[in-house]
Amino acid sequence: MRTNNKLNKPENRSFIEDARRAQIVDCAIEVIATKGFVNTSISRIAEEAGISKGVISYHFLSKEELIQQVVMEVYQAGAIYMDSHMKGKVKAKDILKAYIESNLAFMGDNPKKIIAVTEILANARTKEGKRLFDVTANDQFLAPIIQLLELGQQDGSFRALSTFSAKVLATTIRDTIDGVGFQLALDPNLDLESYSKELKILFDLATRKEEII
Amino acid sequence: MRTNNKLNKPENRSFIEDARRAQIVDCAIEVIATKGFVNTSISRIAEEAGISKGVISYHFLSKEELIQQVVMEVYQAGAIYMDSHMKGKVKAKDILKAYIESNLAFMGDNPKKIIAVTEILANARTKEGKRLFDVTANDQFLAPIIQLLELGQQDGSFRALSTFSAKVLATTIRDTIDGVGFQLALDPNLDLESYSKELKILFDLATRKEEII
Amino acid sequence: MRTNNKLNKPENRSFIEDARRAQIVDCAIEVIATKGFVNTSISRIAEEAGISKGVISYHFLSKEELIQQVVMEVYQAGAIYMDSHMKGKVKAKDILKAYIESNLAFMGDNPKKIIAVTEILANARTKEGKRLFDVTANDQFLAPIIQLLELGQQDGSFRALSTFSAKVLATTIRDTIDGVGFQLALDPNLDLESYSKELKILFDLATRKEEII
Amino acid sequence: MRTNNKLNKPENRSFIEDARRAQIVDCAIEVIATKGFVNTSISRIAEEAGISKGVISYHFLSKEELIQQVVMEVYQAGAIYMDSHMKGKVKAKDILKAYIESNLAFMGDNPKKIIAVTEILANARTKEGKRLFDVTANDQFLAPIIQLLELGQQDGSFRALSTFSAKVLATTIRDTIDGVGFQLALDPNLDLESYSKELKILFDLATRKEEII
DNA sequence: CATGAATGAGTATTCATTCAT
DNA sequence: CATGAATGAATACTCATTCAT
Repeated sequence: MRTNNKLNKPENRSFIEDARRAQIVDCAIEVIATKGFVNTSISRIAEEAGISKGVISYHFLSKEELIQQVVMEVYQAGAIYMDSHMKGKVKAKDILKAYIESNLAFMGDNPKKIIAVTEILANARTKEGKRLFDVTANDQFLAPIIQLLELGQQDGSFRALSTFSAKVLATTIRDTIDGVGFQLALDPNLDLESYSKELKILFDLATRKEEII
Repeated sequence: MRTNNKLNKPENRSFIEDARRAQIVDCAIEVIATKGFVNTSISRIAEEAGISKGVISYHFLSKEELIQQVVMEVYQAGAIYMDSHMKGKVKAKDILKAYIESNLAFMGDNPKKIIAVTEILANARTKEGKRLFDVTANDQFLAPIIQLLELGQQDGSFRALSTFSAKVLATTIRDTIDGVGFQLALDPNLDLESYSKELKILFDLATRKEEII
Repeated sequence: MRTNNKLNKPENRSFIEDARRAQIVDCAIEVIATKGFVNTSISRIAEEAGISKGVISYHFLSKEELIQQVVMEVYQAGAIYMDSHMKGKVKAKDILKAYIESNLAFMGDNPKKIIAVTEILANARTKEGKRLFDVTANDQFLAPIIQLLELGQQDGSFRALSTFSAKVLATTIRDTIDGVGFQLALDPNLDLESYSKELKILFDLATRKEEII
Repeated sequence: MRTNNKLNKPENRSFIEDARRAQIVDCAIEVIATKGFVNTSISRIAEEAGISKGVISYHFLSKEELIQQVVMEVYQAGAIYMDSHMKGKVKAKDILKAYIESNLAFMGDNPKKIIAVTEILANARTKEGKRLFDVTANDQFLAPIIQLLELGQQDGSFRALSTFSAKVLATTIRDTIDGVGFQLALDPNLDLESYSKELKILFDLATRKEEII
């Protein structure tokens, strides 16, 4: 059963419904990555998918829900990818390297997803002007890095860091990686592998113990 | 004096014309910073300025030109501010610190300008989807930092860096600072002074000579 | 059994078919009474009924037919109710009182039905703008009252009335009662009993013989 | 000056603005009266006026504001017309006759206005289902009639009435007149003059003193 | 110089209906 | 019988731009 006011919950979705939603999300990513968030309309996404606008309204409550779905799917995919690469590492130093490496690798494998999400984060707002996604302020993304920095101080991998310094460093790590995302948006041929190597060195230096002087 | 379909070149602008353009640019900054680029329309800017929409169309060839003007003015103001702070420094280490320090200080003094430009860079596109501003890829912003890193290698302030590493490091420095801009957009009460201090330490470590090991 | 593009005639409807139609009509009444005719869509009715939109299209030729069914069912129910109250009365004066009394009593017992029909009569139109129901002009509703007024003149209950006057008076009686329906739509707690008493007095006065002067 | 968020207040409207608003209101009345409220869209009104849809959005904040304007203008015109006819009458009996007479005369002179407002009152709702206009419950329209009934009891024109009875009678008078509006909507050739005569007799009887028995 | 007025293409969303399964 | 899926037209509203005055 489907009405205009209620969409099925994920667990109740039919196979066809799942497939359509996935298709629409994919097309949304394509359009956003290619034309930019500002130029992305329901009708352009429908055009890309070769379906009528109504289909999108039928499967998603609103444009906002579709956009949120895009972000969620990309984040989930990224998290799964990165987790599988960090799993098994024990020392904070190694985990940090795996974190940077796998994040950039995921970017290299899914450039359009990255570009689309970058566009959305930067642009999506309510009509009143409030941001739809507050990633930077969102501890959800900073917390694991901060934990990692704490672990490194315990296991002797990293230099001592005040709580504030740790937060700044964590933020810097995320901003730097997100910055690569922006660059990727501008230059799809970006040499991500070399970037990966350089960033690992950079943050290795930035976390080294003081006594190394 | 005005010809049809054409705006006067900067050198031919009357005093009134200049004043109006400045007023409109200021109001555009206010609206973009407050409501976001996506929610900024000519009419909202006109409302903010207390003038009719026609005035804006009269003084600017298009919305695009107005947006470009906003970015240019903020960049110029920032450059002047930062130059005045870096002037007199000799050693690369000190210049880098002044660079970071003055950039964040400018952000603290002009949060709305920063937020507006951040919004524009992230969002502004032509109708075909091409970005209006390619800042990251734009060597204009990276070049001075790269030069600084070269100077540091010559004057013995910094560790040795390959050309590529220097570019990555320069990019990281810019991305990190730009990231602070994003955070500022999300949290206007951001403690920029502490951020300034932390970033100076961070990039001091990241540029230190290897023999420090 | 169903042929394409055609619904079974009433006499050929299966038990299930009848039950479904009744359920849908009831839900339509609920939605129209609650949200107003303008806000009533097939999908909202389906939602109320807990069924899919398709079911409604399956059981009713069109939205129009469903709406007509709602009106018919309420009218029939009202007529049965009123007839049972007027039965046995002999004098026109008493029948008129029973008419007014039972009509308002039916309203009090079935407020949602009354509100729904009121909404429909006021709103329902074809796409070309033609009214679906022409109640006021419809002699079907005026005829029995006019007959009653004639009876009253014969049995000496009522004052003499020209044909035209009788029609106006009949119309006034109906409009007044329908007006109560409107008020009921606006205030569900309307004191219908008192209204009933007042209206009986009012039309008693309005029908009294001239010699009363 | 005009922006999207703000319309000029009545006192600041230019001549052209006033003319356009009047034209649009007239066309709205025409369309609503002809096609029904349900079938009245901004685009149909624009079509009727021979202008683009944008013009309507430019001159009215929303469809709702336009609709309210229609109601207000018709009410004002009606009130002015009726007041001029009741002015000079002293006895309640005469005022009541003038009230009924002038109201129906106004209807006869402005059938489309009456039909349009009737349509609007019956149909206009918010998206949540709340009525935009609550005329019946609105004492604004009942109060003058109730005052008139009080005056009649004082000056000896009318029979004694309890407060409640007076309200019911006032409501009946309004509903009956509004009912004529409905009939007019259904039959534009309605003999309003005869109706006027009949209603005056009817409510004369309904207000006569009891001792007349 | 500045404005009010108008345009027309564009936006997201709603809806009655159709139809294969 | 019933459903989920899809359609395409319609809805109100927004916007950058143009232009006569």
